Amino acid sequence: MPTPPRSRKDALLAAAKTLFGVHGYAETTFKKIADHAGVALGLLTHYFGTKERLFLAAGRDVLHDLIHSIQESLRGAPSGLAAVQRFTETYFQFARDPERHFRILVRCSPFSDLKGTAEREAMEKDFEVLYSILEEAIARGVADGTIRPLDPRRTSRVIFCNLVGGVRHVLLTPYATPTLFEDIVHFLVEGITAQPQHRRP
Amino acid sequence: MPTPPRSRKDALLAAAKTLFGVHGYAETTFKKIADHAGVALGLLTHYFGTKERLFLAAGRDVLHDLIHSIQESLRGAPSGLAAVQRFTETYFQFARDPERHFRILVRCSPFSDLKGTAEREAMEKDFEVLYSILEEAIARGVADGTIRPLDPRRTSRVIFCNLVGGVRHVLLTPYATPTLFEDIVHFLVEGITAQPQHRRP
Amino acid sequence: MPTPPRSRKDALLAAAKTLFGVHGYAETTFKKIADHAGVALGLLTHYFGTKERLFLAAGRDVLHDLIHSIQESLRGAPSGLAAVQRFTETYFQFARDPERHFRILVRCSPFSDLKGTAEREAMEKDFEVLYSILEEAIARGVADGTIRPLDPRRTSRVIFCNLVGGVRHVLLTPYATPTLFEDIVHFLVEGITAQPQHRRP
Amino acid sequence: MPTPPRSRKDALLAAAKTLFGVHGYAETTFKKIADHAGVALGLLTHYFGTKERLFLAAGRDVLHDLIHSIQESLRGAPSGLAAVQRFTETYFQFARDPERHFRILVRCSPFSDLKGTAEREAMEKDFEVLYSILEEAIARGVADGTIRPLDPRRTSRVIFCNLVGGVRHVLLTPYATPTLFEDIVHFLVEGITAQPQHRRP
DNA sequence: CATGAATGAGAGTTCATTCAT
DNA sequence: GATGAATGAACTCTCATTCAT
Repeated sequence: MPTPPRSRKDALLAAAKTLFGVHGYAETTFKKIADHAGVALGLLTHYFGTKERLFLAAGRDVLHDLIHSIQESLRGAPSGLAAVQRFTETYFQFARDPERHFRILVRCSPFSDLKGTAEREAMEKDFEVLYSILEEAIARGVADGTIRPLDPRRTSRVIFCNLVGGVRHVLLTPYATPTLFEDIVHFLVEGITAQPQHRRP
Repeated sequence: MPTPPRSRKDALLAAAKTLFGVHGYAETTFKKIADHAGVALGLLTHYFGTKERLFLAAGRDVLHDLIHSIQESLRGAPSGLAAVQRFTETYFQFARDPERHFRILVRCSPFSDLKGTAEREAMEKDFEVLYSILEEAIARGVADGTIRPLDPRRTSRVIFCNLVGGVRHVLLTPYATPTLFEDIVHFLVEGITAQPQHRRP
Repeated sequence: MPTPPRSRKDALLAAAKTLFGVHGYAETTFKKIADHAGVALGLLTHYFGTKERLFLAAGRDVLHDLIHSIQESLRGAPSGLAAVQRFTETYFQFARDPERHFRILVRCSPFSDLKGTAEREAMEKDFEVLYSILEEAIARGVADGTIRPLDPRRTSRVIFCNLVGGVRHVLLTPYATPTLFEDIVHFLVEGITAQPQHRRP
Repeated sequence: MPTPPRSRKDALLAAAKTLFGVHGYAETTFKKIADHAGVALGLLTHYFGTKERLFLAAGRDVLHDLIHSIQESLRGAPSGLAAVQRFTETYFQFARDPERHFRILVRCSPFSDLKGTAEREAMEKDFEVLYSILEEAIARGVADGTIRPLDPRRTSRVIFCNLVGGVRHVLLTPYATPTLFEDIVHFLVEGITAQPQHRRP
């Protein structure tokens, strides 16, 4: 259970994560965030500067949590294939938990449109860490023989497309089936496993 | 080759597709659209009502084009598997073509936040057509033996996650590999094919 | 008698001249101007863009009126000396007339701090016209023998200092004597006249 | 050479003089002043109360320095005319020296708009001292025969207009000639001297 | 049909001032 | 005395929408 926000800065960041995630960037106003946090309007600028920077701070915070969760989850994985499976499962688990505020990462259009090059690049670097973790897990699996001889870089992107599409379906659309996350994990694992026993006689 | 816009209404719709797709919903103003179309500002309200309805009209127009393209492409497919492959290929091909304005479908947050229930439902119905086409192609493939005995509904969602994740990576992020679309098609086809010859000795 | 403002744009410009002149740049808000003009707030941006551009438009308008008044006044001056005298008298007369809104030219600090280089330069060019008119009148007086052989450029600046100091004293301070304008004109004319008769026996 | 600021109060006052002078009243914020002085924000209110009072304190400080400098300069003047000349020269010299922070006196609009009557009157009294010094020098010159029989009060105002216009031209506009200060002094001295020898044959 | 001037609510942001520490 | 987090009113500017022409 996360500890309740101590400082007003934390309260603002938490409110920002929630509201940006639920209503998107444009529909979330400073007033709504301050009211939701029960804190004065001016503190937003005081602590975070502009709206874009606040959005970025909130997004990066969640992203760092996600990276940390995945790293924890991968620790002690017995094989590359298991690592990949843990990666996808942890990703979806994280996305499901409302207290993790994953939705803000889904509302990502301001990331792409970000004016300040420096901040945009920082965000991109953070995301690249995530891609690298997955890529390395695949490479490990190829090396240890649990994963088919696939190109780790290209395969990591394909897998990430599944993750991105999955969370968008579940969080934003009415088209997701109840088992979508499990189906995707199963589909991915089956698709990369070295020797799919179940197809053998 | 699309014919050039004839009426001012068409010009406005075309400008809306372009600008919404490139700059997103919030950053695109009536003034910019009217200027881009070289047409009087007041005509936007006159023809389309509110901004949300304009966005919806533009989005649905593109969606109808996409559905039509896919239907054309699937006509005469020799098997269910081939139909699924054509579906994914046409989808990506459509997404790549700037003149098709696919990007507006990617900027979809206003769809989810749409106030008017009636219009939101209309849009949802349109999308469901797309899901159904894919679902039926899978069912056909399962029936004709070209596709493994998968659940058509659940599989269609998994495949769609790949498509959604693919176009977002290519159109919005710097993380896409050059071969991403082809890799996804290959991964999907391989993952659903009934008798994966290449894994047999 | 100036005709009453016809369009709302004119009403806004008139209100801007008055309020900027009376209360200065920083103390004059869009709301005050719009209220004073009895017109919607948004029209200010619609017609003039930013506050700085509005201030500039108001200032340049007054400056052009001043230049025009002085040019009218100088037409048919019998000598260079008379031209200089008319210049100073017209300048002060203009400054005295509340309907001329001269005070906005006195509140000139935003001119110096102007961000947009292009507009700042335009304003500077306008002022240079005024300096040139005075300079040429002096040169003419030196040529026709009514003015002492002074350097026209340097003398024009000295005279302008008298004008600037004069209007600031009268319009902004409690230190002006009732006859200040006349005293300055007298002092200037006497100081540049070729043969100061009154000092002769 | 002015001694470096000892106390934090002095540091704040020095920073205020600099920033108000360079950027004007409205553009200078408490935060900028505190940062420039390397001192806590809250001390500004603690020592000076409101922004207006701080501006006034800074302005009066400079004004007192100016008055003192002029009084020093006039001590031992051999004649009224010489006293007037020293007055103008010292005034311009003071205005030229960046360490004297004369520019804050030029940014005087808050003086005129000052809300607190008491403080406004105090400032006015300070300025009146300056006017009186000049007035008395003129009266002395008229009495000792070095200055023409001019009205001291009215003449002092005319001379002050020259000073005010001069410093504004040099400090705020691009129109000042390189010799403007000298030209003004020359013009003034010549204009009030009792027997302008050089015009006699 | 066509135009764009007109409206005003609401946005992000600034900043003097307060006050608990 | 010294600090800077906290406040919120007020600012400039934006923009969907209306409507007289």
